[in-house]
Amino acid sequence: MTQEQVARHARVSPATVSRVLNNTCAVSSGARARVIKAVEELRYSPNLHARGLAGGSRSVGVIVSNFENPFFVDIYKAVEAGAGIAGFDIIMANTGYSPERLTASVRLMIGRRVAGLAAIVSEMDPGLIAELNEYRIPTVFCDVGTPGSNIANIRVNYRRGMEKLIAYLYSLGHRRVGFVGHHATLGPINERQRAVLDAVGSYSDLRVDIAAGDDTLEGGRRAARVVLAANPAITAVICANDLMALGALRELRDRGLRVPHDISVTGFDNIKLAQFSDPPLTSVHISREEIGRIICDRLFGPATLLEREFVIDPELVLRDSTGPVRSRGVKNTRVH
Amino acid sequence: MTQEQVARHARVSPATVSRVLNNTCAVSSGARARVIKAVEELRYSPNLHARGLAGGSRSVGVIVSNFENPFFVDIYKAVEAGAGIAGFDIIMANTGYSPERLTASVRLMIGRRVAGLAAIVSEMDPGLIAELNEYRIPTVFCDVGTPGSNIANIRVNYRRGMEKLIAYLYSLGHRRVGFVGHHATLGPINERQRAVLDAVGSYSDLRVDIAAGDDTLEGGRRAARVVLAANPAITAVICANDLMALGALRELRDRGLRVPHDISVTGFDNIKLAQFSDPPLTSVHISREEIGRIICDRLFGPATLLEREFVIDPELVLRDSTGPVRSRGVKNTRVH
DNA sequence: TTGAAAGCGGTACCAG
DNA sequence: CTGGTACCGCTTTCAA
Repeated sequence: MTQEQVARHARVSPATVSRVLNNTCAVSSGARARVIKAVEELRYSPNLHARGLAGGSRSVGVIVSNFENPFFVDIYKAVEAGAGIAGFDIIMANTGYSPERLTASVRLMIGRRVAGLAAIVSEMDPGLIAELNEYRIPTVFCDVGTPGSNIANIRVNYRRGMEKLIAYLYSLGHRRVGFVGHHATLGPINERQRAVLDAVGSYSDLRVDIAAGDDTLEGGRRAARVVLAANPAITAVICANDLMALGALRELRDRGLRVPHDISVTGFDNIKLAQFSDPPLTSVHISREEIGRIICDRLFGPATLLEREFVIDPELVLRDSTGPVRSRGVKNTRVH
Repeated sequence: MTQEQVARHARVSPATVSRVLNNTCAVSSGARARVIKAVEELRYSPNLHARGLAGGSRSVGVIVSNFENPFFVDIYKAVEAGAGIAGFDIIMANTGYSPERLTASVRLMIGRRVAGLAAIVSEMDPGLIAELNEYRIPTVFCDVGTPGSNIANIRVNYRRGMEKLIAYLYSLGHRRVGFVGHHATLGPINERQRAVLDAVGSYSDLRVDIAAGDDTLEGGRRAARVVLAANPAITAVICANDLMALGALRELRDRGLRVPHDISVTGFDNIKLAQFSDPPLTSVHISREEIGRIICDRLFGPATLLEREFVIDPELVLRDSTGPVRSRGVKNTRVH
C-alpha cells in the first residue's frame, strides 16, 4: 500500500496525500475528505523508511545499561512521556553494560538518523564521543559524557551522595563496612566505588571491604556473600544500588542476620522497590524525573542549550535497613 | 556522509561500496580494502532509512503492556538475545495497557515495515488482527491473539495455573480468600480473574472477594487494602502477579499481619523478585524462556510454522508466603 | 489549491 | 569483478 495508490483512489496527486497526512499547507476540504476516506479504506500506513529518507526522522534514541534495573526503566518512561507530547517516537537500546554493545547501539541510532540521543550508561568507548560530534546529533549523556559542541552531560554527584551516606553510618557507630559494587565498576568508570573509597578515606578509623557482582538481584546476593566471607566483622553493607541491595538483603536473611539489628544495609537510587522491601531500604535518591526532564528539554525543546553539564545532587533517604551498631554479644540474644 | 562520498573516496562505484558492506558477491580484495579504509576514515554509517526502503528492513517489533513489570522485561530480553544471533534488531514499544497505544504501536511497526511482530499484551483492539492480516506481517500474540493466516498465538493456561493454586490453598484450609487483580482485567480480557472465579467456583464452601489496581507495587498495595476492607476475614490474598503481590505484602506488613502466619499471599509469573522478597512468594511459574523461544522460532526461523496456537502450562511454585490457616485466636499471641 | 518532478541514500539487476 | 541505472515511497519546491 503506497501513497500513490491512495492518491489514485482519492483522485488526487501523491503530493496532496502527503499534505493531508502531514497537515501541511492548505488543501481543499473536498480533497482532504477523499484522501482521509481512501486512507481508511485502504488501511494505508505510510512507509516510515521513505518518510525518514525524504524528510528527516522524528525519533530519538534512548540507550540504557540495564533494563532489568528499574532505575533505567524510570528514566526511559520519563523520556517516553516527553517524546509522546513532543510528537517524537523512541528507539530504545539496552547494552547490558557492554561497551561493544554501546558502540553498536550508537551506530544503529546514527544509522536511523535520530534527531537526538540519550545515553544513560555507565560504560563508555573512547572515540564514541568523537563519532557523535562528527554526526552533530544532539546528545545527552549521563555520567560518562564529556560536554562537546552538541553533547550535554548529566553528572550525578555520587561523591556527595556517598559522603552523606557514610557520614550517617559513621554517626551510627559503623567503623567496618562492606561495599557491594558492579562488576562494571571495575573498569575505568566506577564512580560509585571511587566515591565510597574517597568518603571512607576521610575517616581515619573507618575501613571498607569491597566486592563486586552483576547489576542484578543475584549479583548483589553473591557480592554480599563475598564481602562477608572476606570480613565477617562488618556492621554495614553499602550497595551500589537498590537492586543489588535487595539481593544482599536476601543473603543476610539466609544467614540468619537481622537487618538492621545485626547488620545495616544501604541501597542507592531510591527506586520504588526500596520502599517495598522488608525492611524498607535506606537509600540515596537520584531523581529520575529530573534526569528525564533534562533529557526532554534538550532533545525536544528549542536547540539552545548546548554543551553544558548538569549536576544532580542526590539526597539521603532514611528508612529501616540501617541502625546503630550493637555489640556482637547482643546478637545471640535474638529470639527468632 | 553518503555511500557515494565513500565511493568517491575509495575510487569505486557506489554499487561496490554496497557490495562490500553487505558481503554480497565477490569484490576484488584491493577494492574491498579501499572501501573499508574509506568507511573508517569517513566514519560512514549507512542510512538505515534508505536501506530499509530499498532492501527491506531486518528488524522486528516487540510490544509489551508494562515495562515496569519484570515479567515483560524477561520476555523482551529473551527476544533480544534471539534477534541478536539472527541479525535482526528490535523496535520496542510499551503500551501501558492502553488499547489506543497498542494500536498506535502496531501502526508504528507496520510503518517501519518490520519483518515480524510480537505483542505481549493483555489489552486488545478489535480490528487490529484484521489490519495485521492485511499487511501479512508474521505476528505472535500472547493471550489476546486469534490465530490467523500469519498470526500465531501463545496461550498461557491461567485456568490450569489458578486451579493448582486454589487447590493448594484449599488443602491448607483456606475458605475465604481475596483476589488482587489488574484494573486492566476489568475489561473484556481478564483471563486471570476469570480463572480464579472459575477455580473457586468448583469448591462449594470457598468464597472470594475481588479488588483491582494498577499493575504496579502501589497498585497491589492499594488493591490489598481494598480487599481487606471489604472482608477482613480472608485468610489468603491471591494476586494477579508477583509485582502486585509484593505491594500486597507491604500492605499486610504495615497492618502488623505476619505472612504466612496470619495470612497467606500468592503471586503469579514467578519473576526473580519472588525469590527475593520476605517471605519468598509462593507463585505460579510462567516460563519466559519458552515464550521467548516460541517468538524467536516464529520470527527468526524458517517461515513454516503458521497459524497456530501454543499453550503454556504454568507450574505451581511453593515458597514461604503461604501456610495453613490458623484460628483467629492464635493471631493475638504473636510476639512481635 | 494542486500536480509534476527532483531528490533523499541505498539495493540489485544488467551489461560490460 | 565492476559500473551504470532503475527503482523503493515519501517530502518538498516550483509552476500552473
